[in-house]
Amino acid sequence: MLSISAVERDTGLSKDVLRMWERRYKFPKPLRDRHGERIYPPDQVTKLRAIKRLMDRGFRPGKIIGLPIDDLNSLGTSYTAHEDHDVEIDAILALIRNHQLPDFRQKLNQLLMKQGLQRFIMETVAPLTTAVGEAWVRGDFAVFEEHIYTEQVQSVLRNAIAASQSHTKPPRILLTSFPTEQHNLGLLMVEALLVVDGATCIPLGTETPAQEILRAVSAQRANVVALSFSAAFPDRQAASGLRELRASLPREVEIWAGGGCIRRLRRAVDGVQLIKSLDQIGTLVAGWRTARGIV
Amino acid sequence: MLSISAVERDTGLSKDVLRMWERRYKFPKPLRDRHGERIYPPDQVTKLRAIKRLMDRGFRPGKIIGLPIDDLNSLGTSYTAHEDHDVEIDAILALIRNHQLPDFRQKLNQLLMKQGLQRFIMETVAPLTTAVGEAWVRGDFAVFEEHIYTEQVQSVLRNAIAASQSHTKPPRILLTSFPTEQHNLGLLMVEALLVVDGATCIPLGTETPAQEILRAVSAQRANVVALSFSAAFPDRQAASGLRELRASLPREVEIWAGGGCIRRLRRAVDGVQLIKSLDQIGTLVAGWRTARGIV
DNA sequence: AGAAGCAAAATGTCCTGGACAAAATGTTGA
DNA sequence: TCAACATTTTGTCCAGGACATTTTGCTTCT
Repeated sequence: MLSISAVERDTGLSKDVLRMWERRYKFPKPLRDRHGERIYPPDQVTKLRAIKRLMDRGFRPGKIIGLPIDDLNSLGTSYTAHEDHDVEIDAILALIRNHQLPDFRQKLNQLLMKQGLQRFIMETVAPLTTAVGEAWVRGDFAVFEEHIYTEQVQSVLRNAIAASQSHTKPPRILLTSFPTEQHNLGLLMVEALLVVDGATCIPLGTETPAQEILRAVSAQRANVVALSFSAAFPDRQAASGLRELRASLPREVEIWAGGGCIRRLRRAVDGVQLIKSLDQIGTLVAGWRTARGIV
Repeated sequence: MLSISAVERDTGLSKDVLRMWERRYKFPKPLRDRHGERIYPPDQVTKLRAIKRLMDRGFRPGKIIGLPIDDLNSLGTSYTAHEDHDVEIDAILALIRNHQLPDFRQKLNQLLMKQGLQRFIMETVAPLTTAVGEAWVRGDFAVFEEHIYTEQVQSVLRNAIAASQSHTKPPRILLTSFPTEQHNLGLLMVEALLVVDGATCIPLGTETPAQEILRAVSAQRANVVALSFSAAFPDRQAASGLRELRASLPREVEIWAGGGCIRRLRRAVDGVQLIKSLDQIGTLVAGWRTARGIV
């Protein structure tokens, strides 16, 4: 049984939205504790998570909020049933689910060696992370299992990055996310891809306030600010945050924005490069260099 | 000029708190746009940030909200005047302050090689992290500089950990923190020290709910749960959280708790090992093993 | 003096229900 | 086909009241 703020944390739906849905759609329908405050039973929270997940892919709440949980899940899976249902990916997921930690770590390192860092990111880490997110929403993955996954992948990626960054050239790229955006893996994947291209990365970790980004750009003489947004990040906050940042940053500093949230943005943001696929990163770096006559 | 949600993002103060302060303390006093919605001038946002920073350090809003911005800043600086200046530490801090990122990274690696992982943690990373925290409170360190510091140290530590964990023995130790406790470096330092002692670490990252800790313990067959608390964590929450966890965890699973918050706890918590200094970790591991006749 | 218990003050979170801004969708006309 | 406009859907903001929780200050007991 969770309080409204716990549900906000757990689902990413703001308190205002939770109350508004209750008013408009009659769901969720939390019980009340003895002080009249909302308390949400676990099954309703699960359904809320499923709804949020579908909304992150473009479904609209009014259309799906009335459906039973099973329909929501099948909607999610049918929607994502990629033609390339990778056997390899499933096998790796099973390692975590069966709690074979050393095997999992070894498998990751083995794939890294076999594929090289770039393909490892594109073909293994990215789809694996998506799969973990989906399994988590369906309830097939426990929170702690997702934590373990994140830690292990983080470890492998950070090692690979450190090993690859011997020689760096321009552009100098500042990597971070806006406040409330805590997902680190996306940032690490981008950093790895950039390091492969020989760019100079200045990772700031997650959740840097806009003003601090400005200060960091000038202190570190960055040429580019790269921002990561998970699918759970609210579109509007992303768009308005990017516009504000663009307005206050010198014109010659580029802004690159990527991640699940960006992928579903319809309209472009003026003066901001929206990255809809990890493929683009190499092209962007190359483009930046040729535009300035740098080899 | 920022909207209320932009200010929430930038300062970390919730909308409810912003409105409540306006009602109670007459600050902030945002203007209104033509729709009657609050818009905050930059100087008020700056002051809000200063207040938030002092609150994180233990000041209470009612006492400081009326002060002019200059007083707030000097309050921050006067609060921590330290004496025991380690020359080496200061020199390293200067590298970050002067934005010499490659030099800083190199210095860390050099010290790691010279001192070995264990002494590197105890004599370099721990005091450095404390110094950074203090400089940040004084305002001598920008938020983004602290972010850069954290990222770099994290990178070095994770590499060292990965390199050291070739073969591991019992005990199996689960590493994490309670929800709202986001500081990762403490956890990493502990993991590094444990790896040096050959223990098997299962890092869960930060912010694992109590129930998930239970599930993780049983899934991973952990012998010990190690929890980290930064100095900013409220004492009571720590104590009550530890008691609850102790009550719901099997007796044979030990709980070890450490960090700034634990260091100032007066009373012991029944059945919980309080770690007041990083020195103790080696002893604890050795003690666990001898008690069970493991070499 | 120090600890423990308790009352008062300070502070944050939650509530309701109305208003309306912003985005998405549908419709019409060129 | 596209653009302009109307309509519907959805989310955010507002006000001001209530009260839970935490901190502080006071009193009493050891």
